[in-house]
Amino acid sequence: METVERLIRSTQELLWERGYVGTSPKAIQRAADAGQGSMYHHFTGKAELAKAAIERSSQELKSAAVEQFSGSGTATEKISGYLERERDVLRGCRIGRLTADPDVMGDPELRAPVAETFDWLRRELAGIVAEGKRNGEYPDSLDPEQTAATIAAVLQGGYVLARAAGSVEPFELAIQGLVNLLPEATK
Amino acid sequence: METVERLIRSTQELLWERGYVGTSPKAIQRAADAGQGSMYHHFTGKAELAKAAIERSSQELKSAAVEQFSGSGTATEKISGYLERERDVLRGCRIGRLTADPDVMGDPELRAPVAETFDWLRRELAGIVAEGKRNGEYPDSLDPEQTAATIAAVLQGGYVLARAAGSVEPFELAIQGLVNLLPEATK
DNA sequence: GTCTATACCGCGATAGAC
DNA sequence: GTCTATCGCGGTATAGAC
Repeated sequence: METVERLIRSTQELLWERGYVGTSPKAIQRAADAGQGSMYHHFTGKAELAKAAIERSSQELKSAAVEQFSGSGTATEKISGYLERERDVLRGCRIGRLTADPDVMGDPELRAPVAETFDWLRRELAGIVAEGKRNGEYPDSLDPEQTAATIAAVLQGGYVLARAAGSVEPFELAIQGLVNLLPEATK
Repeated sequence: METVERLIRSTQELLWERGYVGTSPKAIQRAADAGQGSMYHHFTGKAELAKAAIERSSQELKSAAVEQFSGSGTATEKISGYLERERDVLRGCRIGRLTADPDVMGDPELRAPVAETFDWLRRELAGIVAEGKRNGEYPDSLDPEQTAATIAAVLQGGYVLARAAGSVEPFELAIQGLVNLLPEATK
């Protein structure tokens, strides 16, 4: 694999695990098996590399979601399929994690892909809910934007609970709890 | 205020804003208006001080929750009261934030109060849901542990979405979405 | 209890050789 | 493109004076 690619992927991993503040250029070089000079030849510094890594993670997250959303099935099937798909729960969300990092949120270049990812996700989910309403699967009273935000939040919050507990259990409880609250889930 | 107290409170603030990795002893001293020697006289180092700060934040979080839970009202009233109470949404959760910090999660002394806080919260919420079932407010099919995890997750995830967007809006959407999904919410 | 001095190390980046 | 040398700074802690 090329050096640039290794640098980006190593940065993705380190940002996921340790965040921006906790990730040093030296650690990235070690993980990517690249030298100091090499890294600074391809990127102006830590921030630019992080930007590339975050944008890559964002793309990957969206691709994985699209795969779940684009199949056939009812809205509830799509939503629960997305929620229940296999995940590395205890590692949490690569993008959501960054919202805790003041250096990321304070830099417009780094923040933008984070904001955009969740905007996109909520719009997608709202579209699925709206489609469910048109189908008659969901009652008219259900608000797509609210419900979409709730779904995305349960996922992000589920990671937090799981990491706190050191166990996937709370995550799975939270997901199942939400699925069971969705209209017609027990039909 | 005494030096120890100022040190603990300053550490709480900094952990909230910047996390464990992002918080230096020097920054704590500055915020607490205490000298180097003073800090190391009262605490063995950063870790011990962080432990005190985390335990304090945990107590405060629980006290605030107890206040919401102990009043009278239906289960849904208690839950939505808790969810909708005034919060510093864009700052996020002082305790939940720490789950992103590998140095916190890797140290049993620091991790314990984080784990315990969410265990406690989920038990409290599950108790309220169970009470709602006994009252006939909620159907027998509702699982208290699942629902409790969902409620806690929406809160934690709501913070993530809000911080990502730089706006409280997604938080409020997620909360309202959940409240509207709770059984009988529209009764 | 609080102060200043000191120490060691790693961070983040730059410079210039190869 | 990649390497090594070097730089200034701040993190984290210890030592000993007051």
